[in-house]
Amino acid sequence: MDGNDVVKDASDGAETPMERSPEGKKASMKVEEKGTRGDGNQLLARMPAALADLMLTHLESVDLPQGMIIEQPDEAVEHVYFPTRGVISIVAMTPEGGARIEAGLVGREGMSGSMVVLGTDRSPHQTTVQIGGAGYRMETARLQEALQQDALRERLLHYCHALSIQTAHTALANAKLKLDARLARWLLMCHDRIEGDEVTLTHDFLSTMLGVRRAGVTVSLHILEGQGLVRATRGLIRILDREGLEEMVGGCYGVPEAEYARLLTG
Amino acid sequence: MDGNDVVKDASDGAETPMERSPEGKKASMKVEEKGTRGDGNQLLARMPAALADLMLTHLESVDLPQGMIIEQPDEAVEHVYFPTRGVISIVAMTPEGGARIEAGLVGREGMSGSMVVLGTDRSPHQTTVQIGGAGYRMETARLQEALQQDALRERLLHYCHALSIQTAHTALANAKLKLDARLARWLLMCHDRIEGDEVTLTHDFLSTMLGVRRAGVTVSLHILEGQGLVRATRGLIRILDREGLEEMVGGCYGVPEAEYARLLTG
DNA sequence: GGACGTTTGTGCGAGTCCGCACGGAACATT
DNA sequence: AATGTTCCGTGCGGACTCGCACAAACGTCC
Repeated sequence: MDGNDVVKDASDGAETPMERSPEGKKASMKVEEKGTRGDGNQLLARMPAALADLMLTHLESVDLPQGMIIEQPDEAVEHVYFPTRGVISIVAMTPEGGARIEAGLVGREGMSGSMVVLGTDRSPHQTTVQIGGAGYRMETARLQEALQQDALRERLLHYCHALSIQTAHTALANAKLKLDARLARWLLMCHDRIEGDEVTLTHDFLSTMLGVRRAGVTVSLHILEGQGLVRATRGLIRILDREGLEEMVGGCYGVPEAEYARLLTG
Repeated sequence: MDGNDVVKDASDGAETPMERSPEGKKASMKVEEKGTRGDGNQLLARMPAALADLMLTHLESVDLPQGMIIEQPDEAVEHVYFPTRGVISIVAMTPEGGARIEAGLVGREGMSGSMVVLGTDRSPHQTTVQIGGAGYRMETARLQEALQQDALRERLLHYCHALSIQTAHTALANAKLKLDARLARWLLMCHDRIEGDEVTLTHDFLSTMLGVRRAGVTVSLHILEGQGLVRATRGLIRILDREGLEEMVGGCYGVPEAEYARLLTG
């Protein structure tokens, strides 16, 4: 790999100030596309130069094809991934795999392998690439060494915190929201993590993430379409009206995003 | 407070080996009541003596009355709590508080204030005492200092990991289980954290935790009673058949408990 | 251009849970 | 003993989602 890429990523304009309107209005993680696309991983960006150097020694540029399995339940992870494009999905499941549900969504604002930051090399979750893209990866052992650096550890721990808030609000959404709203919430979270307004996923895939019937997703998408919030065609969903979606989700979107912004987009 | 209590707690037999039968069968966090009750907080116990000394300097014995609010959303926490009896509940909520749901359950196996371990002093969640008890508390700043100690930090980070798994599986349960089973799961998790087999809570309280109607809890409890799994009277639920409850929950109980055991009951 | 696999659209009966509402039972207070 | 409060049991119509099943649209590969 070319180390300079990383240096650039870590020092250049991966500025993605979370919009957070002053008076408690909904937060959005959506990257503002100012001129060029906001490239680079946001955890790696905004790091002290010394740290960036340390990291770049061990980072390796990789492709993240859709469907790739990044972590298997209860197996030691060999690498942690810092996406720059695409979306990764953390899936909680029963041991037999009978029930599965998405517990976390990770894009270029985050990383896979948070359990390494928390001091262990495995978890009962499965992690897969939901939307293909690319990023950097690092051997688990190298990260464990790098975590000796206080500044890095603090930043990644903050991310773990934000991720756990996200999971908690997924639990909240799963319990309290109708399917339409849950779908809207998922689309918003996904939209925050991609470039452009198009999500390339089938209803079937979505139904697994949300833990519902495929047909249910189809119907709910029609409802969103009926309100002019999205436009869905075969294997592709285009977000038309973010604010309309946020309104539909009510207070169940925005809290984890605001927490991320508070700690990691300072 | 009497420091010796802590030393004893940290060194005596708070041995609570998680039962985890070999061939992937369900794990249980239920403390084995060998002779005397297993007192003390399990995070504080099993610590190197030097660390226990460090901690005991700053720990203060406190009462945890039911209903006490330990943390408010987005407010700096002043103390973190290590229960020795009773159960604490971490509640995820919308900013306006319109929707609330339990995202984490903490007993003497854990602590409140996990966000401090993750490097921040506040979170958007609310934390309350669900079942009255007692424990120790420590000023946030003291914990922040103590976290410089690698051994302590590692142990508490492991706990944060286990807690996040618990939250993820709550999300799973909320999405996939019927009310009966969710109730059974909650009772199991609560049973793991109390002494004896009696939970003293009203249906109303339970309905908030599960995010459902109070009447729904009443009916579901009757179903559990009908199967001889519990016995409910005014304000009190007695667990009669743990294994029956586990069977009812299916694979949705046990994973977080096994992860806790793997990392913290070694 | 025909065959096949994937993806999406639609329908129907059944089960679950909700919101609302009321009656009764247990407990506390005076 | 009387009163008030909390807690529990029950009922009913409606909304939502499920499981199942089938048909249509689209894309791909020969």
